Amino acid sequence: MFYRSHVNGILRLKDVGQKVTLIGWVQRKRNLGSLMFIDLRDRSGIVQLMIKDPTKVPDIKNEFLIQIQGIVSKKAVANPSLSTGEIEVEVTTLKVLNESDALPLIVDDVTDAGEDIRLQYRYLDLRRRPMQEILMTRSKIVQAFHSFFAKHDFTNVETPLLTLSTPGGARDFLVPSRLTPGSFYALPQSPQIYKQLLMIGGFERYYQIARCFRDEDLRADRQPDFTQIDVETSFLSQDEFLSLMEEAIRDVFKSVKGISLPQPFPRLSYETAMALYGTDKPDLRFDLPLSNVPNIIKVAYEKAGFESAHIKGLKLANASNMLSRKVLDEWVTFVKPFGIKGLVTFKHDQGQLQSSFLKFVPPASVEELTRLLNLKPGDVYVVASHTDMHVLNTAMGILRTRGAKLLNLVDEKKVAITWVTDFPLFDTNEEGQLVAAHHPFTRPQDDQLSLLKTQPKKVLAQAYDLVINGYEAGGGSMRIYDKVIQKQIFALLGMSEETIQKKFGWFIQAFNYGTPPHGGIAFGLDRLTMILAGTDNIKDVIA
RNA sequence: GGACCAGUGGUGUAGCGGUUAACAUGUCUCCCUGUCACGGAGAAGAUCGCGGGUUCGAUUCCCGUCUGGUCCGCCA
Repeated sequence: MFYRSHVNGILRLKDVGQKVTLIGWVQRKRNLGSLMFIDLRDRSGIVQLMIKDPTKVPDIKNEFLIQIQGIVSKKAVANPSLSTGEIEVEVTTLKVLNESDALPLIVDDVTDAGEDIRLQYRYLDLRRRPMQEILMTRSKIVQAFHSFFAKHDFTNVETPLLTLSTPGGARDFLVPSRLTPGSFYALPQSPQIYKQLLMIGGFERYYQIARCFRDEDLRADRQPDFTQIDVETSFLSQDEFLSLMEEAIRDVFKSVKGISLPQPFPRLSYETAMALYGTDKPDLRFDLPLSNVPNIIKVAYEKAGFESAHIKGLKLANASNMLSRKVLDEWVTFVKPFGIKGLVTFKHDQGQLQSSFLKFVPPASVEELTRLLNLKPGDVYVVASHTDMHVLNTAMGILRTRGAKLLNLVDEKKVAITWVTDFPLFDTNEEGQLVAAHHPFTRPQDDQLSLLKTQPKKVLAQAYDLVINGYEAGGGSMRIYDKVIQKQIFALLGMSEETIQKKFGWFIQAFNYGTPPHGGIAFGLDRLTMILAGTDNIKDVIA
């Protein structure tokens, strides 16, 4: 059967007079009595059909699949919102190929349905242009990565999905084994160990579009089943590797959306990121840094009997109109779960500093405080404190984001990209035991090896995250390839020789056979797609 | 594991002690020759998520429960 001569979206003025056969879904019909228009949609776009005598064609409803023959003709008045808007197709014959029931959602650029209905009828949701564009964007991203890796001599290798559980990290998804009842395969949280084995196996440059599984709760930007662009190389220093990966990301943004990213990407140390933005994945589309408070405030906190171990401030310029009592109450409620007892606010209003907290500040110091805070009329300074620096940072970091949204400081068109580097090698858990901040195979920075024995908490790692618009879009590290250092790390992590052998023995053994220096990264394909498609919901970028 | 929010015609919302349960959109019927979110007239369509309680009376208040969402924990 002959289905069509053209796709709908490519017809233009130059085609006027052509006889065409088209196929598509009825997006909308406008029946004017003895004249009817139909918007006919296929993947390529929409073209308007014109039917001179609607009584001569079968009954048509939305989302019917129809095939028509007709003549392309010029429209008297063009529709500029349509790429085919200068022409229409005058229908000579019309055939219904398949009917549709009444629809549970509007199939159009903007739909009326909520998320659960869209997911229940995903096939209808996917007919909508924004959804098609998102998945095409995702496909283009993957293609851009493939061509970058091909150009740079990477080998695409597939690693197992039914694997041995490796300790640490997220909860594993488990698959029962048929041949060994009572035993289970784990689905990989990432191909981490496999890609390191590939380096030991001499591949030098590996990548994979890798499906990963983590049995943890969802978030708006987190799905238990997700895709990583997984990369590992040998014989590259961290700087060499990062600049190669920058090139990949620049290629992707350029070829997918025509966006030029800076060269090189800015870098921010973990320490600076935490101090200025309270998070290791700051949204840098706006600045709005956190600040240390003047000592006068610290003294006043002590006087007021407030927690004063760690205090931070956030200056919101021109915010007094937006920061109503109600919004501030919301903020107070919001920081409560973090253990922050209240927010102290200072406003500059009617020529002077105003705050209910000023009663704890000696009158003689008010003027100095006013000068130190340097608030202009309308500015607001929000202060909070906590015993734990990290908790305070987290809460203030989130308030920073809220403040930026409230004050409309976020430029949605901007792409703010940065490497966050110099992560600590270790965290400390509740029992005071050192735990790997990234994973136990992360290489310490070369000049800090001696600190491992004396002050391990201070040791920085050759680890890095790629942060785009406040999303962790990728993360990785250089790996340890020296088995003496590896043993030292395991010991610091409190693992006995026996535990090491039991948990990683088969992997560690590979390090006895000429392991090359190596390291890698994994980019989150879903998050990259979210950023490039401009959505904040991960479900939008997954079919 | 915890907190919060939401479940009302097909869809999206309003109503929050007594309503003929409202509006928009969709659906159906009729009219319409230049629409492009076509327009006009009319109609149908809802045991207000489920169970219990309070009350003379519950969609509305309370308790429980289920479902969905957001966040905290968690995500080396």
